[in-house]
Amino acid sequence: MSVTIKDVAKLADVAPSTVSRVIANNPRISEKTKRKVKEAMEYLGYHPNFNARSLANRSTQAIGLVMPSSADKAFQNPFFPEVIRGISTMAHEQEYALYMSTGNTEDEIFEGVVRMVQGRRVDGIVMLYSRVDDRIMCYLQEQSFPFTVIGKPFKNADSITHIDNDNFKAAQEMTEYLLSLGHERIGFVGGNLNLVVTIDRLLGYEKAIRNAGLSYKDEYIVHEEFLKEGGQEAVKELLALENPPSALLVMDDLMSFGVLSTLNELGLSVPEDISLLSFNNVMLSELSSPSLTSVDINIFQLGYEAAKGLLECIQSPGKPAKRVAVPFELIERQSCKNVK
Amino acid sequence: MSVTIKDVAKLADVAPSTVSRVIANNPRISEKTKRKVKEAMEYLGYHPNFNARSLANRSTQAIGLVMPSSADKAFQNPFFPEVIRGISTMAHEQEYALYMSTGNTEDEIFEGVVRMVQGRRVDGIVMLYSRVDDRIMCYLQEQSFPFTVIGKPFKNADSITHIDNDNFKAAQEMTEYLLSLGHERIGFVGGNLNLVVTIDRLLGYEKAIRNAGLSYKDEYIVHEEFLKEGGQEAVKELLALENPPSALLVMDDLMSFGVLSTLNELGLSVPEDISLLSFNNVMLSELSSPSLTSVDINIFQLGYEAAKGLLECIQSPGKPAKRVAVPFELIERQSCKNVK
DNA sequence: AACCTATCTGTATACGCTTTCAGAATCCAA
DNA sequence: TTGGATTCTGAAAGCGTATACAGATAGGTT
Repeated sequence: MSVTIKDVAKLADVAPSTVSRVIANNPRISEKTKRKVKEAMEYLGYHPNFNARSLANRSTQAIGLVMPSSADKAFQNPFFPEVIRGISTMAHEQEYALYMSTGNTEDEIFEGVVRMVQGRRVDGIVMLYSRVDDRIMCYLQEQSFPFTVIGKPFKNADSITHIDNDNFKAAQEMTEYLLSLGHERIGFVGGNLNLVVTIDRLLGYEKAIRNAGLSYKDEYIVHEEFLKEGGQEAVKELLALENPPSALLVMDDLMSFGVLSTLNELGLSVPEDISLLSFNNVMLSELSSPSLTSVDINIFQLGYEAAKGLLECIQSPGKPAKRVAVPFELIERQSCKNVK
Repeated sequence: MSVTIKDVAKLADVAPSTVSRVIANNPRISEKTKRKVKEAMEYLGYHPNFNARSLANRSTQAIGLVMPSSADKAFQNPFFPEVIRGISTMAHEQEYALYMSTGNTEDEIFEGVVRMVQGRRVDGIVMLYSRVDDRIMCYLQEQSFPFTVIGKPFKNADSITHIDNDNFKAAQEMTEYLLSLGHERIGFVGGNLNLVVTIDRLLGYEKAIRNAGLSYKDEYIVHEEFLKEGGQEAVKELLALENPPSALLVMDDLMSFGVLSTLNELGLSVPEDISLLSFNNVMLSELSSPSLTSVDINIFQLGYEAAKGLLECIQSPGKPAKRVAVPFELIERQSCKNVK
């Protein structure tokens, strides 16, 4: 079939083990032999078989990606491509490849992960989300399989290497920003409440509201899916209030797009009638009209650091877990108005 | 270390080969033994080692994805997540996993592909783009490695299974649509000219223009990258003409967003001053204001069919190459105006 | 010349699974 | 009871690589 180490060995007139050592660049092989073997490899067009190598080696040079369970929906959010780009960049630096298993239901995803882990298809896993009581995360911990999380683990955060923004602080600061613009009725448009990021930000929001001496009103809090439809629903609920908010803190730019177009339909304009501040700063947020004031959470870097952390876990298993906080930054555009 | 086939064999009091046959669901094994073995597997929490299996089997149950060489940029285009979602859906149906190798430069990508192929990391490859004289495509053909292409191969199209829209026809029809609205000065905002899709559409556009008895003007043709910046550049060039177009046929919604925001800045409005018709119908195209009239090219299905075709290639190597044409559909929204 | 190091290379086995081939067990007809 | 067909199972040889261990070679010392 294809060229093996033995063919190379024969041609170079050495033993297979020698060839293997040349591949591994083992210092015990003389330069002369190395050259000879390399020539033979070149001549035959030899390429090592990864499966054989993995088997002997117990390592695959691949890392697995776990997407949130509604993989199809989520993939539409530019957050994921961008975070994957970050992961992929780091992975590539160390010659790791990416492996994705997919599925539509919760169970399928879980099964996919089990196969990745038990089948030794990957050396470690990056979880692209963090939510309350996640089965997959529990499983990985039980197996003590190397993994890192993007977002804060709901429990055992100390013993799991994770990468996130300080979402509590971010939400608090952003709420304070809106307060500083004179808004006192600030709505919170959150995503799925099972996601830790939603919880953290809600707490930050609450903190800021209370610090300002305002009362925290449940009716100003709305939770929807992270997509544009979510944004649309949210607006309807909030505007139906007798005293509707003058500003919204929205968890995702995509939801903001939904909010924006719904407001448009209702004949309300941003920021004149209502201000919008959202998170993620995806590429398109500067192109909408009005352009969105948004928190740049450095998605690329989240991915990059997550992969980096994972590779550390893999390469030095002893190391204690750590947390990396990726900085965030408010990008002011046109969707917030000073009402003072 | 972990549980192997031997452990299961020992517990079930059979030979390893029997266990292997149970896994493969070989009909030559009696139901009784199967049950016994399955219980043992269950009890021990056995999972087959994929590397060992691949090695013995010469198959990996994984398919590789090749992104265009500027992987980082391209990933930002919603086209890719969506096409990957399609691929992933099909792959999952047949229990295949996805494998991505990445790189920043042309050479890195190529090296990645070689490693995937020679290292037997994947059973086949889906090329997510098609362009003129592509090194990777040539390589795959030389190696007669199973692969399919999304888009039309520049050469040897007959011998390569590929999935695309009929882009020539699509562009022709869309140009005719604009003509039917009364536009006679139609600009063509194309993407990278190395991409076959750009060429096909340009030809379709030209055909429609000539059929209508209009003259084909070079100055109405602009080529930019497929991103928003591209859109911005394009507008500036076209509006500088002494007789600027009244309608633009834009190759990608993302470019249209760029066009839209640039026009905004220049104080021109769509569709009053200029009409916009673009391709892809990405999720956000209905949310912009005005919402975009766009050609839905069924990105998901492109991916789905590409994966399906690939799996056929893999599973029955003899089969002749085929072409699948995915239908397209014009989605009329607000960005085109009837000027008759 | 004999011996010892230091350096390099080869032999053999393991990694976990699949598969060929042969052999054992079972069953039924003669 | 024997023979032959049929069904099921096991032993063993790969798949292509890594590595422990032993062996060979070269170089230097006494």
